[in-house]
Amino acid sequence: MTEKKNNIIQAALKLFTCTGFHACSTSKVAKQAKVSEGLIFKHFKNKEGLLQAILVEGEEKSKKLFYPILSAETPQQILKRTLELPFRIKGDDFEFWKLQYKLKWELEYDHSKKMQPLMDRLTEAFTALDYSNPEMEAQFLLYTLDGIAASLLKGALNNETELHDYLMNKYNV
Amino acid sequence: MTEKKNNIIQAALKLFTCTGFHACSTSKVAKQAKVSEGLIFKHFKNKEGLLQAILVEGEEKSKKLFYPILSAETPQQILKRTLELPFRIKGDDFEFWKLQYKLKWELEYDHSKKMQPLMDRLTEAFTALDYSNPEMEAQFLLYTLDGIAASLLKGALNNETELHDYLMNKYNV
DNA sequence: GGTTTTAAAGTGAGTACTTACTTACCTTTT
DNA sequence: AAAAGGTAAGTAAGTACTCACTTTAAAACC
Repeated sequence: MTEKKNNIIQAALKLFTCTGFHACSTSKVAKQAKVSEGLIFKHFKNKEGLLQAILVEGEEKSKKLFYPILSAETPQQILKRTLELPFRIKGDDFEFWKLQYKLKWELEYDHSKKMQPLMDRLTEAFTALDYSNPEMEAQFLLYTLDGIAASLLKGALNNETELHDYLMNKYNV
Repeated sequence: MTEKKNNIIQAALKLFTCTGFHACSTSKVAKQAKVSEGLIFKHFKNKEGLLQAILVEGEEKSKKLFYPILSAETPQQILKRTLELPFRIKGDDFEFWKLQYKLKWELEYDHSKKMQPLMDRLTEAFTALDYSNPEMEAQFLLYTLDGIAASLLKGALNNETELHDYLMNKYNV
């Protein structure tokens, strides 16, 4: 990975995130990255390829975020770490996850597959904790966290820690 | 409202919803509506104006959806009708609400103001029902419903009624 | 009631500009 | 010397929007 190639990815991540994929032209990405526009197409073939490169880079971030849950050893741990999920997004990752949510709507991306392992572990935890309907309980919690993450990424959440505490209290962890 | 003007609005609602605002050109809207492209600008001044016209038309749909909650007379009624919220979206309204969610991300629209009256009534209900933290409880529920609505509008929800029943059971209504 | 006036509805070809992408060419690294 | 990195100047198609013009239809006048 050359410096300029990386510049392109960072510039695109920033601009796609703040203006959207379709509303951001390759010429603007090139300008922001301080490279010639042609270089984008040399490295990524086309605009879609540039987006895919960003998404592939983000896979690691995805794994980094989910790993604590997938590797948890007790139901309490699974639950606790799941409740932390939206609040662990910060810094560089913030932009990436915001882009994910934008793409979900702009390009109708589906990441239910990505969430399935999480769903499974949560169901497992709720089963162990004797909840009467573990599957629904897991689905319900993931929707809630999705709503919270959406609000957080849009910058509309002003009581993060209070909400997190409330959640932990609600689920007794 | 002439027939052709209405055609434009309907075509734009459809196309903006399925392809997004920026990815859909005025020429495509004109073609879909079977009018000349110029007519769009005669009626709505510019593309943004056309979007606003759709949104203004949608205000009624917004009121129609929220009214049962705002006019509820008991805390149980408030709660019950709030839990119904995502499941009352259907038919023509479906497209409109999907557009709302798309715009929320594509153009960074904020509809927290629109939700405030709902938040207030929910808080009121949870207070009357002796929940220990009514404000947080209301915020929490709205995030959950937001997550559910998002999934529903993306067509990713395959157990609507089951989820609705589960919710009603959880909140004892 | 029929004729003229007026304003809105509607068209289609054009505008300047932007878009994603290509090509020919130069430079650096291996 | 070969391959990859990088650039500047293109290209054709598309973009939002305008302009000069015609059609429609209802109001205003005699």
